[in-house]
Amino acid sequence: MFSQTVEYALRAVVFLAHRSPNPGICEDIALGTKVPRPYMAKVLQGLVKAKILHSQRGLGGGVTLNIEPANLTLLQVVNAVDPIKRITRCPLDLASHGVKLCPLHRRVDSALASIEQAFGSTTLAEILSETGGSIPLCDFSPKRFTLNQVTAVPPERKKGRQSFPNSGKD
Amino acid sequence: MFSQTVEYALRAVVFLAHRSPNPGICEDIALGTKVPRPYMAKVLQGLVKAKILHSQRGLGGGVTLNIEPANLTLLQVVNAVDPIKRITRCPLDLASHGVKLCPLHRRVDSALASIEQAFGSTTLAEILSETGGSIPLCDFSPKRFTLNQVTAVPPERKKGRQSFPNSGKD
DNA sequence: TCAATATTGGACAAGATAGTCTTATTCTAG
DNA sequence: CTAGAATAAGACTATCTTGTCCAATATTGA
Repeated sequence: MFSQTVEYALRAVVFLAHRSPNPGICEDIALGTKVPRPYMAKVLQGLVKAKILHSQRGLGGGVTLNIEPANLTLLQVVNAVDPIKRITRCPLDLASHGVKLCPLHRRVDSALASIEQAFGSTTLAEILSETGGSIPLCDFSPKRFTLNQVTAVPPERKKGRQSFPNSGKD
Repeated sequence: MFSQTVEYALRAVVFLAHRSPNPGICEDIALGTKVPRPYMAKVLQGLVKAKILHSQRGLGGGVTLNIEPANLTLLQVVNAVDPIKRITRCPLDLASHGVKLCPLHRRVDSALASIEQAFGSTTLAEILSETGGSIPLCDFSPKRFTLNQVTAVPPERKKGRQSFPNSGKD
């Protein structure tokens, strides 16, 4: 029903939110979410293009959330990689139906609306706070913090990308 | 979001329900629902295999609903051609999650549940009765009744497939 | 400036879905 | 029994999604 890309994007965003505002590198994210690395890179690119994430190249770089978890809904993530297309016109292009949907497509669109509702009403922050004993995705230890550094917080970025430039929708 | 196959299957079933209990031939259904004929044939086959429809070969044959419109929900049709797969186990197979879903997948599954709810609560009969001025799909005139016969009801089938053998779910 | 790190982007392969076509098979009518 | 009508079934093509790989580019730190 939902594409792999959507599933992977959601995992990545939750993973990132969990470490927010620390950046995550593709390899860690892929490992932590059990997604093939090369494919995760592609999914991440899509999220960067949609302004959900911010990417920083070079040493010490990685991707970070571009929106505060409290202001980022699952729907925004879903729409960024695989938009939910509501039905606004008769798919059969019947003149007699005009802009009014027939009973069938009214129901289909209503199902679509309920998905929007379900995803739109949940923020990343809620997901994080709701860990009933189990961390959202996994308890895997990322490469950077175990192998390279032991500090919980990485050294301050020079360019100061530590805060969230966008506080809400784009 | 929903596959073409699902969309086409729903159109076909509504089309058939609208003429129920008269049989419809593939060509008419394809024309009336604006679906490529050969592909409609394949979709119809799937619905027959799922016992939603009954097919009758030979002269005067065609496909008919196998379930009364009042007892047939959109969900049954959707599940017949492209089943909604609810999430019952952690897709990452994390031991720490066990059978309990993490907050993310709880939400995704809940979105899936809302689709089931939306489609499961509507019967074909409701769709038909809800024609607010516009016939569910179209006002196309089928080949059989315009070219071959003018009678509203086709001649009785010898084998007597006029009634609905299954009154509800399979 | 040099080297290491990490994203970017494009080419490429495999698999699933969508759509087409042709040949059987089944049934009715005469 | 035969001819015609209609579905059944399978092979086949095309397109989209998923997944892989590699070279190019950007950034940091020394």
